[in-house]
Amino acid sequence: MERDEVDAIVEAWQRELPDVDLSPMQVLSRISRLARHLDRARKTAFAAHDVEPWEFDVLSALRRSGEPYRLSPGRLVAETMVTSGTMTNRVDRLVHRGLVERSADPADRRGVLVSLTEAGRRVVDAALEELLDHERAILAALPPDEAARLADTLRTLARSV
Amino acid sequence: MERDEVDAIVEAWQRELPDVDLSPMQVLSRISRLARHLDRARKTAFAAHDVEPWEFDVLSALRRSGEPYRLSPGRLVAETMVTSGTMTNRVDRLVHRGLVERSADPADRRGVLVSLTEAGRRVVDAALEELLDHERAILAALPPDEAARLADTLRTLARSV
DNA sequence: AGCAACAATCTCGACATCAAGAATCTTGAC
DNA sequence: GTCAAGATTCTTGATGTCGAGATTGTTGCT
Repeated sequence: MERDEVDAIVEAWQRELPDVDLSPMQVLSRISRLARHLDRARKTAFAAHDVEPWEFDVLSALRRSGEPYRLSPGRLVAETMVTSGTMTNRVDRLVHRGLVERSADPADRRGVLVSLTEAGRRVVDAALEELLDHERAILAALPPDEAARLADTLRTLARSV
Repeated sequence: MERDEVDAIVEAWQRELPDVDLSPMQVLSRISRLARHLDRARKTAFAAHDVEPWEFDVLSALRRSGEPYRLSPGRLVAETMVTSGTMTNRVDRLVHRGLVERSADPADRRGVLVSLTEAGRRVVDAALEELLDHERAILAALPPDEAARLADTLRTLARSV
């Protein structure tokens, strides 16, 4: 098994702190660093369709919610793990690009509903396909049963955080 | 096995796009979301020692490089995956807090060397211990052999990105 | 009805990051 | 030795995020 960035980091720490158990880093630092690399790959994949990752996050939450592709800002906040201030800003910019629309919630006058436009739907579908193609290429490094096992282990870990 | 956030997302997509293979998400979305949760946990762990995650990133690169705890900005950029402009700003703020010092590189007049102060060393050592404690608690959800296997699989994946 | 607690969204200022380019210095080819 | 190409660090302006609080509306209690 070939060494990677994290092996080098852990070895360096071990040299400095021989008595400390650094094994958690082997898993958790690797997840963090991998995620950063995946962010970059995602950005590259989306660039082909002129979409920013933050745009995809919002559009995809709307898209997978199904017809009529309409959610409240609060719901979008929950789906995308950002704050409400950020979501206001994101929706503003997506409206400006014509990918979503804002409308009043008929059932709650405090409320707003954000819905995908036809252009937004086209963009998000194309971007998703591109993303999945790139992701499949990355995962080709793993035999299918190992990928499935990895998913299971990560699920267990996710519930522990 | 209990469902998590990602299972819900993949199910939603499957409802919308029954013919698309979404299995890559089971691994890669889970890694990304897990990483975001880990970032928050890290932030909480460091708060006890009045350290921000970005501060720890820089201080720990210096610390694990060993005596005399001194690296160039360029080297710090490579270790921490940020741009040079970001590193200039980070070092400025760490100097201001008294955790690192800047000095001229005697061998290259373009160059600068950043070194840990005694205060910086105390802070980073305490923060590391706290971080590892938290990380061990998270990983307690996994049997040791499964954690080791996870680390191996992630290493393979990292080389594929 | 009136009021207090709660909820949903937006506003605003501070902050950290990035990308591109400027300023300075080094190196190697001639 | 000179000069062009490259390396190193810093500067600057734009961007996106967060956190706290303001605004507006709802709900339940009396």
